[in-house]
Amino acid sequence: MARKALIENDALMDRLSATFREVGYEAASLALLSEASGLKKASLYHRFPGGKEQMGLEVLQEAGRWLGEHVLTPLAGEGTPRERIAAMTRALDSFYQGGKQACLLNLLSSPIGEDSPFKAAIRQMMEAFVEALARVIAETGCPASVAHDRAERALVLIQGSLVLARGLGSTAPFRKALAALPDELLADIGDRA
Amino acid sequence: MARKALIENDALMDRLSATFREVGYEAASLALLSEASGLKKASLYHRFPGGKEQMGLEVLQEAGRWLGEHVLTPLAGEGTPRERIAAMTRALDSFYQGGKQACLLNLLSSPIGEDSPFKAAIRQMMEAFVEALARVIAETGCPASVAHDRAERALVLIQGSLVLARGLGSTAPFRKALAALPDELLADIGDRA
DNA sequence: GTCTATAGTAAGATAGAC
DNA sequence: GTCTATCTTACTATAGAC
Repeated sequence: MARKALIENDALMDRLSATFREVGYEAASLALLSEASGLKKASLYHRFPGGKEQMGLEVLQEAGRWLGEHVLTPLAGEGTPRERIAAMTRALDSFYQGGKQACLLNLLSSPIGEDSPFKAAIRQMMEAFVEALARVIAETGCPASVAHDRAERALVLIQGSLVLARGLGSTAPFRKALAALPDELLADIGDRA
Repeated sequence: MARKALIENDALMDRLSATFREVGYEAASLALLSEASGLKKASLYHRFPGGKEQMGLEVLQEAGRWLGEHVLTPLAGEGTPRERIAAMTRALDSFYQGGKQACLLNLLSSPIGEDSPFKAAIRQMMEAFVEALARVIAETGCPASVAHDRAERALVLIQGSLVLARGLGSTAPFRKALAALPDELLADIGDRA
């Protein structure tokens, strides 16, 4: 490369992601994204020729990779279901900064029926999460449909608690929801877990 | 009045509310709000001198009144707890159009720590809902803290299921969450409910 | 109360120098 | 790869006729 990048790619994606998650996609103006990243608008366009939409997509893909590495893979890995689910809640706690940071899957989503550039990615990530979690729960011996419902419910609780955290101005709902997750997902299973 | 209004106030608020809930506050441009209401931009400013912010506030207040009349008051009214909670789910099903419409409390909310013009109203509505629901649950004999946690959990489930409905492009999560609410809120209470 | 017309600003996006 | 400067468009908001 001819000249050195002022900001490493990972750090850049982090800043952009944080901005989207703080103010939402529409409110994340290029001026704001520029300020957050330390790069001028033209520099952002050099890195993302597709503009803001490309930034949103890449940030989403980056989040997908993070989810895969820190949540989905551990869920499919070693240890008892309870251990793997505990690892998941630790990862999510860090990802959402204890409830202070919102979720891209909420802030980049679009109305039912209409299609946005992010729709497919959001849906994929939600489904992948539910599927991975359902597999762990199913290992404890409960029917696949029950496992799926519980996994979906976990995602509902995470997203909903983040909404309440924002609305109430307190991270308590998220922290409570996360703390209750393991017992809830593995309820009525006894020592099989 | 000198000239007749082209649209009744209730209908106007409905259209504005629907637009905010569909695309979010930031993406709801005056052009979009004008198209949705059938009023030109200047006419909207005549009705809302404070511009979009005033529209958002009044739409939120209107939603607060609806919540009071169709949810909070019935929750505090006649009938068994189970009957009142069933009435609540029916009202919410209609309010969110079976999961097709998002929630203002999510789409108008702002990051934790920062204050928006809507913050106080959103928080008040969330707290009022939780409190009213907690009172009903407490009637069945469970401790106040348990009742409060369950009520807050109900709001988490509603909000979270609406997020999933958007993300997955299906109203199923919302409908499932709503259908499961009564039994969930009144679990382990037996015939006291 | 609604409108057309327009001001003023901020948005997304590009061109071209270094 | 980053920048300054600029373009075009869309936005919020206002003025004033009817």
